Amino acid sequence: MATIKDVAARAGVGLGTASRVLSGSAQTSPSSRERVLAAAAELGYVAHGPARSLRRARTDALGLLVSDIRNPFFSELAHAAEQEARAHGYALLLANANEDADQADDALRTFASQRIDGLLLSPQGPATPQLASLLARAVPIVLLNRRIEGVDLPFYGTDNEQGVGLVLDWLQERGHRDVAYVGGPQTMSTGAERARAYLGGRAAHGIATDDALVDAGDFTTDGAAAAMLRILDRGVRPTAVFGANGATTVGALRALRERLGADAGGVEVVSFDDFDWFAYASPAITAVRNDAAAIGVGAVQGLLALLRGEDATSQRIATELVDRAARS
Amino acid sequence: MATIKDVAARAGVGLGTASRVLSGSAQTSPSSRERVLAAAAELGYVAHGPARSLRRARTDALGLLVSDIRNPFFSELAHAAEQEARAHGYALLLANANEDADQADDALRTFASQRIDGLLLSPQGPATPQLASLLARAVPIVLLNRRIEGVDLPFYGTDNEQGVGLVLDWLQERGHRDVAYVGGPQTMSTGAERARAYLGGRAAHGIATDDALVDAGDFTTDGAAAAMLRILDRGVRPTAVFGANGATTVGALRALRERLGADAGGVEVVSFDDFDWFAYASPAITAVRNDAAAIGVGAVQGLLALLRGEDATSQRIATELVDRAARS
DNA sequence: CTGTTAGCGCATTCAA
DNA sequence: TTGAATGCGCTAACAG
Repeated sequence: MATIKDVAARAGVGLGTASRVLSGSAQTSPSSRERVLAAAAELGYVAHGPARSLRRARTDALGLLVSDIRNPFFSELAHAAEQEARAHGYALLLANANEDADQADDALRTFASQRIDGLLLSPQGPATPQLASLLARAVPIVLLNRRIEGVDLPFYGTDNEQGVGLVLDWLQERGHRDVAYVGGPQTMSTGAERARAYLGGRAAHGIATDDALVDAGDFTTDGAAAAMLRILDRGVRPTAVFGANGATTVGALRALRERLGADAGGVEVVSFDDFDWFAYASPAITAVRNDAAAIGVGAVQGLLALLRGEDATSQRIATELVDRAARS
Repeated sequence: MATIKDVAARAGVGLGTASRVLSGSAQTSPSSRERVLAAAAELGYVAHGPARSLRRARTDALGLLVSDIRNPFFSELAHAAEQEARAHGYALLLANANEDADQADDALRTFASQRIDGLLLSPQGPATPQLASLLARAVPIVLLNRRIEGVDLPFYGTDNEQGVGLVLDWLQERGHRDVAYVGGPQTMSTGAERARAYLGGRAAHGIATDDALVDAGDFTTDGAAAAMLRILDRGVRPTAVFGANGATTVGALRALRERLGADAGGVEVVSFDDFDWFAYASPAITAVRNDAAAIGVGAVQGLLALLRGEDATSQRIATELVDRAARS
């Protein structure tokens, strides 16, 4: 494997000159520049990242820790983040935490050892030891989608309040009064924020504030299906159901179809989080779409700002309502 | 930032002993072992990956290059691969090629510079310069899902022939004769293999071999929708449609619904590639499910075998049919 | 079992 | 502008 030493020898210049040319750090004469480049090309020279990292104390690598890349929100975010990172010369290390603090810590340990320059983190819950350690080492970190209590870091995520507002308006416009709400865990900032916005906004939108219509799962399909069944078992018969995230809506839909048939008994379904296939679902699902790509790009840009020593401003990305209500 | 030197000093041992303890490479006395570990813990020591990589000439990092992580097949595969890699002490570098040779090469260049120990590659087409370069440097590589012409590398992917066989059996059992086939590009091994298996198996399964029923898109939703419309425009009226991959089926479904109404005029749809939501689609979609997780795990295991100097055996992972046909 | 030494490949410093 | 020397943090070889 050709090293920079080989390149320098072949080009007939000193090691320093070769380095300066190849890393473009300082002025070099056109002649030596040309010869070094030629030699590098001939030898198929590729800079040794780890050696460079050791010397420069930076790796040009960012870490991305999500709960589960299979979640379309995260895969879309990861795609955008990777593109943006690579456009700026950064590689992306990926890890899945699977909503498990131990796995998250394991991944963070690996990231720390690999000496990533910065971290994009979708928090699983409260701060873990490894996260504290990274914080202590002043590794630049930005938060995705969820906040961490007691930790003040730049945040890039969905504007939950605005999104819920869109749903409330839509429900009102459609004339719904008895609306079931299947929420998520209050321990997650997303779950808490959406619940607060929805519950608080019902009255002003002509929606019943009956507690029997409200239940919560754990942001998984199964948990949400169970919550939906609990609501139906209370004997209430909503005309619309609002699922607080994508998986929750799917679970609610499954329960509705099981109980009320393939058309969900005419109940309208609206979701926070949109999946492409909602257009083809039966019944079709209206949804608030959060812009995962914009969040990913914004987060990387914020992280890069941090790396430059500037400060990053949190961003709440607005959502968009995709109205798929059947109209006669 | 504490280095191993600090740890050694604090523990009152030599540098070598500290290294031996922390990397577990050789025998050390219980007493020094204990003191080194204690010192490391007190100092919050984290091994410097790049320095270690420089010395050991390996990085404990694998590269994963896919066309698009947003594709559920790849995100599931990536999830499984990352878990498997991490279980074996490897980090995973992710890159998206977006079906673009330049982006693929760019990503491979980054991987090469980062000196990944091995590569999981979903090829975009023919071998590119950077791939040739990696091949020349003898970087262990395994192929995902698609083959590359003229390059013999361990392959981990779906058993297309078996999967198509499942679909043919299902079509026959359901009594379909006029079946439309929306395929993919012949230039991709997946597209070519599925087409060959299907077209060749029709006669034996009592399916019409009329060319008017066959068309192909480019494995995107839009391309497939256009192909489906072309078929319908020929005046044929199939009783079932077979989409050669997930996106293709979605496109075909979209076209069917546009032309024939929300129930697709009673046409049954069957797909190579299953999405969870197919159960909720209207009409419900029967599908052959390829086990992306098994492919990801198998590929990582194969790559690890290569890294150990053993050889890896290609695997064709069998698919499973998920029958969602409406039965009276 | 252990301490010391050398050197992985590179960017940067210091003289020239 | 350049060459030579230095050291980033670590592991492996070598002597003890």
